[in-house]
Amino acid sequence: MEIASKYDPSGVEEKWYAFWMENHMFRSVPDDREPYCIVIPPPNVTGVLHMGHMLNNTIQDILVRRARMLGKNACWVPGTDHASIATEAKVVAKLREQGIDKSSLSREEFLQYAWEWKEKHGGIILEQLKKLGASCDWERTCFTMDEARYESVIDVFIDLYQKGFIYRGARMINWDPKALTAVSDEEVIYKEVQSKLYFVKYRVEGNQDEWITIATTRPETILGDTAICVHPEDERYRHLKGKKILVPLINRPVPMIFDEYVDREFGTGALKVTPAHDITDYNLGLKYNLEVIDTFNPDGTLSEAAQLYIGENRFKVRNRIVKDLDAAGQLVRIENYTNKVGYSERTDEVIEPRISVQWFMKMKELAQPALEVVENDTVQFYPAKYKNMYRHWMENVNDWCISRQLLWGQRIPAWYLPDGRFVVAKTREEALRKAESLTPKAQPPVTQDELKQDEDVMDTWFSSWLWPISVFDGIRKPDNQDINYYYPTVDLVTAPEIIFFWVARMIMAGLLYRKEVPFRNVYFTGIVRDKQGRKMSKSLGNSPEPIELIRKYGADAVRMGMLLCSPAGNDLLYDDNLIEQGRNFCNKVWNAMRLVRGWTVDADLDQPKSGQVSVEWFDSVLNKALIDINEQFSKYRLSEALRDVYKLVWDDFCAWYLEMVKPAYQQPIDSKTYDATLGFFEKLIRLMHPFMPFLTEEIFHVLHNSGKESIMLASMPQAGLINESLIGEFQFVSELVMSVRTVRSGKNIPVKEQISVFIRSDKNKSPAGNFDDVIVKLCNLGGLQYSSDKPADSVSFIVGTTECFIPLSQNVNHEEELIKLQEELKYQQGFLITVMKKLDNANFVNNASPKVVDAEKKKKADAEARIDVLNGQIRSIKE
RNA sequence: GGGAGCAUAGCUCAGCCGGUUCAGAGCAUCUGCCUUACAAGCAGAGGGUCACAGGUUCGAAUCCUGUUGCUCCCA
Repeated sequence: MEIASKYDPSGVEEKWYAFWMENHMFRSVPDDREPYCIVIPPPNVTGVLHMGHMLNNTIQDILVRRARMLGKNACWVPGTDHASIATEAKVVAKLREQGIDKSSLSREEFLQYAWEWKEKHGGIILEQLKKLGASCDWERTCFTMDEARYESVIDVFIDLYQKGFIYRGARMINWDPKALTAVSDEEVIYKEVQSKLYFVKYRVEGNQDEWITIATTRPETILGDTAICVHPEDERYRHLKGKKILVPLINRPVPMIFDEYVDREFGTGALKVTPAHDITDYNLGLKYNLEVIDTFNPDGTLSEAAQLYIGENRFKVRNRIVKDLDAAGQLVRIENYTNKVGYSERTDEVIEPRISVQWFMKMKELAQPALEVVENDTVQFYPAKYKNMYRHWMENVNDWCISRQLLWGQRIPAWYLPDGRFVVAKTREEALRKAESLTPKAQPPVTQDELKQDEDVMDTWFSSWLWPISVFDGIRKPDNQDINYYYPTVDLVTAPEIIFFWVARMIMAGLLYRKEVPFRNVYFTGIVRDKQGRKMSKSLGNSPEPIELIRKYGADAVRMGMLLCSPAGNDLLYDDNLIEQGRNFCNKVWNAMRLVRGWTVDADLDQPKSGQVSVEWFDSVLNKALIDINEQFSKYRLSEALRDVYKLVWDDFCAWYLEMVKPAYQQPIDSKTYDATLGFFEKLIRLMHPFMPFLTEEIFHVLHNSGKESIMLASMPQAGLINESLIGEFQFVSELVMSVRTVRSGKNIPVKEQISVFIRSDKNKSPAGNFDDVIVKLCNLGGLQYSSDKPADSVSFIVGTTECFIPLSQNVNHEEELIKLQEELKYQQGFLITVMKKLDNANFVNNASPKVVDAEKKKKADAEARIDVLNGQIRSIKE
């Protein structure tokens, strides 16, 4: 049967994925093998597969497939997270399209819509991961809001509340006026923006002509000012001590306060203080017991407390108040100013600092042990540089705001009594019991119906931080078989962006609930960027559609392309070019298979010497590569491991080995060489399988003609003995072959035309006597001779320190040869001088290690030998 | 403002304890080839003061200090 000369992944990939699924080959259940487990960083139910997922999940699949082939019980647990803010926004938008207003729905009605939405869209990414070849145990698929995970989160909340880690408090929080919820510090993205610094003069009370000028970027908050602050040593304002200042437009008298916090150099050195709307102002307010006037509504419009512009958007008010201040003669000037403004990660709305009662989790106590396990490498980071970042965060950790003013998520299990007190309980019944046992007792006694559950839900990360435990139901059933077997998991593959959101907190949760870290190694992937280094994003439209790429090039090619240029932790600049390289490699392997499969075996044929030595040589090369590749994997240098595989397959196997053993056209091959070649091929595809699962499975079946077996359950080849001297000899051979090719190319001698090579040496002392037949074959020689003489009319070259000649039928250009030789001689002499400088230097000989000195001596000897040879050649030409 | 990291070929990077695996790889470029597995291929070639300035050393891309430029994290 004719096999196409171009590998076509379509069909192949679908076929084998279905095969793996039908035979439950991704399934893992506890047994007595060593477990190897990865939990997927749960993608968001609102998302579709993007390039970052492709990279991240390719890496996970490589690790999992390799572990499986190394005989471990490999389990990759898939799942999704509910992404409360993003999902709720999507659902609200969809309802709006249908003319339904969220506020017209009850909580239950809204949640029903949300679940419908999740059922319809929530599994998209997981389905797409199958196209990539992901070998997840799909029977274990979890969702952060399914029953087990939901209950785990509630249980943990109650437990941490009882242990005193969770508290309710009024604090300045980051308010997202679009999503109408608090967000954590980690969800605020600071962006540099061009804004304006407004200089506004405030009148000093009791004097029509005395003013103080402040500078602010947020004039719309002026109506909430409750003090003016200057530095206590600032001479300019010392006389204002004890005076009151009138807030413009509303003439509220506010005190002057003096605090070292103020930067005298900034603006006018006078700061307006708005405790309700700025975190540092809030702290000043606490310190000086200032009034707090919240002039904003939750949606970012001005509240009645502002007195003016009520109900108008904060940014519109900014423009209006500036005009009004100008009209009142109180706007001094406006300067351009660059500052950082916080935006909501989810909605991109400008965050409004706001005082609000929220649920918080104390972090200091949890951070300490979580830092320790990273410091002492119980958990290792790849690359290790992220340890610094982790330490810095852990040492300066703030309490975690865990409540969100949303409906989609785990509802906070706190119940309020009519008198304002609350209890934390799993059910209303339990809450009632707890309420009844409060002291002093509620008067009159509280009933179940009077208990009001907190309206808020928990931060999505409060689900995610339990993920490595909750996917095995280890919170609810801490002693179940799965959690005992799979936990701690081995590797985590994630983006450095969520090192605090997620990685740090998982470590905390693991130590808290399992007394054990959740994973041993964290592999941080880079960010996929476009060619110009820009982050890929929908708005820029610079991201290729992953599924389209897979359709066009094949999943194996995409996997290879993503990985090839992605050392751990380094960003990768995506270019179609990379995927093409992956595709070309697939094709190369495909064609190697076509070649080998096309051979006919003659069982009566003896193995030629060239075949025998080639097999021995490649066996050593392969074993050496296996060791190197293991080494790369052990350091999580997957990109380098793939590069080694690529080189081994393309250069050593295809370019050298196959050419060495390939029978002449339409000639049969001997069975020994053939069997060895098939054996190598099989080892190579096993080695490649984690990187390119589909192609290797296809070839595995072509080579075996077998039905039920799968390469993914085969074992990884193990390194055997290495014959270093053979590898050393081959070094000479390959250099010689390349030199001959260069001569052919330079002299325009066609490959088909046979030539002869003379090696100036005694046959017995040949640097690579075992390979004579190989040299003859690879160079298409009529003859290879060892001789102590130089043949007439020949070109010469040096391999190592050995002189070689090719006699030419055409006339040799002696001039040209001479120039070439003299240049080479000059170089060698120069080199010898640098070596001699070292060896003549007593300091060097005395101080450097003997190994280094010996190496220099060897260099000297080699250089001298080469110089001799060159001189000899030059002399013979001149004669 | 505080902290971390990076700077090596046109591009992306590798170069661990200072010494021929020391200036490397892949891609890109250029020149030949449709040679019977593969033009998604083969053979060959060019290309770098290792950011800058000092220092340590017999010896520095590698160690130290400073400068410049870029990136990331935190406030």
